[in-house]
Amino acid sequence: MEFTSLLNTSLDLNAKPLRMIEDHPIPKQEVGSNLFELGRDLTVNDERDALIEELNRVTAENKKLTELLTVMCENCTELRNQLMEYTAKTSPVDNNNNNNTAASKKRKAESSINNGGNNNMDDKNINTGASESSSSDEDSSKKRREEHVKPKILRTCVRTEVSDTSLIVKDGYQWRKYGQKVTRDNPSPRAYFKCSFAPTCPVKKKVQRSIEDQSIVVATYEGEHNHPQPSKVETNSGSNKGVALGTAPSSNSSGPTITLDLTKSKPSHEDTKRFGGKIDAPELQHYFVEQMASTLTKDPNFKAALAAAITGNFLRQNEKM
DNA sequence: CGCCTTTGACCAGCGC
DNA sequence: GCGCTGGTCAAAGGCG
Repeated sequence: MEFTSLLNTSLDLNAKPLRMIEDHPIPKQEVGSNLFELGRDLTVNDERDALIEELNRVTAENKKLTELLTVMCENCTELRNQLMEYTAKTSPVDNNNNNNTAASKKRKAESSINNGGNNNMDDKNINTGASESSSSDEDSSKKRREEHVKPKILRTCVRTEVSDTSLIVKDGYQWRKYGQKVTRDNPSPRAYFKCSFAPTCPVKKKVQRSIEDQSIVVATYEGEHNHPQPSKVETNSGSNKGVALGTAPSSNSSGPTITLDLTKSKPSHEDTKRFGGKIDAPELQHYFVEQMASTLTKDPNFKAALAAAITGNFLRQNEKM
């Protein structure tokens, strides 16, 4: 995990201003001006005191920020563990559902995905399952085989600029676009991607703008990568101006459709349901705090912005002096 | 030259 | 059987 480097980044924030002080202890104009020497001793002392005071203040601030980041990292780790536990728990349930709906067709699965990842088993699915169980052995065994290799599905939401039509979601993996379609329920085209890092990698990705909010791109991952992530910390660059707020599919992803919509700050209905429908539930609030912490600690832009803000503060303070 | 994107064609599932 | 729809294929062209 990259948290150590993350912490190092923030811990170094004081180094630059200190070096600046060492490198330029006295402004150039003051050198060689004997007239100011006497009076300057006082001002230099004042400046030094002020600088020391400021340094102490900023050091304390930096310490606070470091502590905050440490807490965020811990929360991130905890969230990951919880996600792994959750997926591990739900995997057998999913398998049962797959058995029950062994005959559920491709299209059905897709429709359930489009319904926000609800795993509700409606009567229709049950009925089709029953009818298909009476089909020929060859067909049923074939379908059972297909169900066994049924890819695991993970949905993520990414906020991008509306003007950005690239539909590219940088998640650290390499993708090859193999198709694009305009679907009936959404005027925005849906792009189809395959993982191109490993030829045998079965993972596919569908990317489409949300019909409700054009600034949100929904990426649906199917399957598991059979190779390590080529670039763990890949920043959003080039044509992609979006900030990946969701989670990329990891090799640990498993179970039913998991939707992590981090583009919103308020809990969704689905999320509140997960915690017994109580929006005030401490578990739910803890869950969202962890999600936000995870998002921030994972976002290199956040780190850069934090460093820039603190550095900028130092520079402003120096200019005043 | 190899990789990628684009895009029209094709295939399969599903409803009527 | 037919039409609609989503998913995939593959040829063509662009780009580094």
